[in-house]
Amino acid sequence: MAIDRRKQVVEAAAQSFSLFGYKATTMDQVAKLANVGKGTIYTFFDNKEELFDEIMNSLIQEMKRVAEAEYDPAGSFFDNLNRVFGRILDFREKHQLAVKMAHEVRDIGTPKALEGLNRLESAILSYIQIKVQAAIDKGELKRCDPEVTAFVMLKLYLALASEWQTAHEPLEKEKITELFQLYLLRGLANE
Amino acid sequence: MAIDRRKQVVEAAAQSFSLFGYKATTMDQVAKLANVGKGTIYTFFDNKEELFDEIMNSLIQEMKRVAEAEYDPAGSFFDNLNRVFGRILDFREKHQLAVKMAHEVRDIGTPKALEGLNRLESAILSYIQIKVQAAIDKGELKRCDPEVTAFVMLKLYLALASEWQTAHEPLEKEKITELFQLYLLRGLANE
DNA sequence: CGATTGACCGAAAATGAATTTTAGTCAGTT
DNA sequence: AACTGACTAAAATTCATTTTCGGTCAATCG
Repeated sequence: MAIDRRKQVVEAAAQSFSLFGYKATTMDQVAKLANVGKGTIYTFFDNKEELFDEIMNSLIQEMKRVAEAEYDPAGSFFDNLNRVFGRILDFREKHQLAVKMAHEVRDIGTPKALEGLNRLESAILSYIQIKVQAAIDKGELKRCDPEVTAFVMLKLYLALASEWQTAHEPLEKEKITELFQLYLLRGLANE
Repeated sequence: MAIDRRKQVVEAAAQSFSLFGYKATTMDQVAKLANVGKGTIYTFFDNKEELFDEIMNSLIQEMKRVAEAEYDPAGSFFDNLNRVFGRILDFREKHQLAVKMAHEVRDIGTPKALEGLNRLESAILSYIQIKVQAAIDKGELKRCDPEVTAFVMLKLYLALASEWQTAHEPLEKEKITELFQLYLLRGLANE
């Protein structure tokens, strides 16, 4: 059987982007890692950006699968939301590529790495938005703009799960779930 | 009457920091603007950082006064919160120094400018925290950690009032008030 | 004599020319 | 026809030189 050079290239590139980031990954390096002439890469991808986009897309797809696996159509919206959010955050923290991109943006502000993370965030947002819409239709949630609501949910989750840590002890996962429930679901007003 | 050289220095510095930012403000420039020898500045302030800190402190004080002026002890927590938040955001947007610091952090990441903005945010947070505690004591709000709650309120407000704009049409002030009320006060759950 | 000044200093930053690295090409090899 | 890697133009990096800037202090002023 003929060896699949495209796959070799994609795997080598994924490894290198995860390990060294966007900027520090060179096409020569990818070619060497993939045991392939550099020209071969350019028969599959027009340029470095397209190669990176393909790899970002797989990451997003994988994340969707991970989230979807956690989703229980019979369960309540907030149960699902909490489990799926937990999964997504774990995933983001664990997945080398996502971690590396975040560091690269913070440290040297590579525009392409920023764009990649934005694509990731957009994908998460539209995923949540669909689930919010479904919950509204089922009558589990009050009527509201699903886009703004998804946005607020993500921001709140990120605020509690990551921004809070920059100046305080991290909140435990159960604590986050509880706060999320209090603030967004039940509301703060007495009576 | 003897001219108040300290005041001259502080005013010149405030103007220069607001106009050019922290990094681009030189002590020679401040001296010239203040019509004062450079050495004179150093009789009042040990170094550039302390001069900047004094000016940041005035900004924070001024902001507190502005907020407090809007606060009505007889009114409800959320009415006050919305009015005060509106004021604070207006203030932040309008006040040249705050605007310039934010740009400087974004564009060149001047550490001292970042620290200044963080001080501003801390001041806002502790202000809100006090009001939250008061509202809990009055029974207007459910029991909750006032620190986390203040943090969540600020993040939610910033998300709606500024982050949303980066990818969408800005939300009108009344819309923001309404969303804030829906998400945090009443909650999203149906029954 | 105390308040004020600006020439001066070392450290840090800006500059830019020389050097190296890198994305992308294409003539040649398999 | 598929693949390669030496090659090129452009971009990034290096580094020696110059400039700028925060801070000092002996001289000056009122």
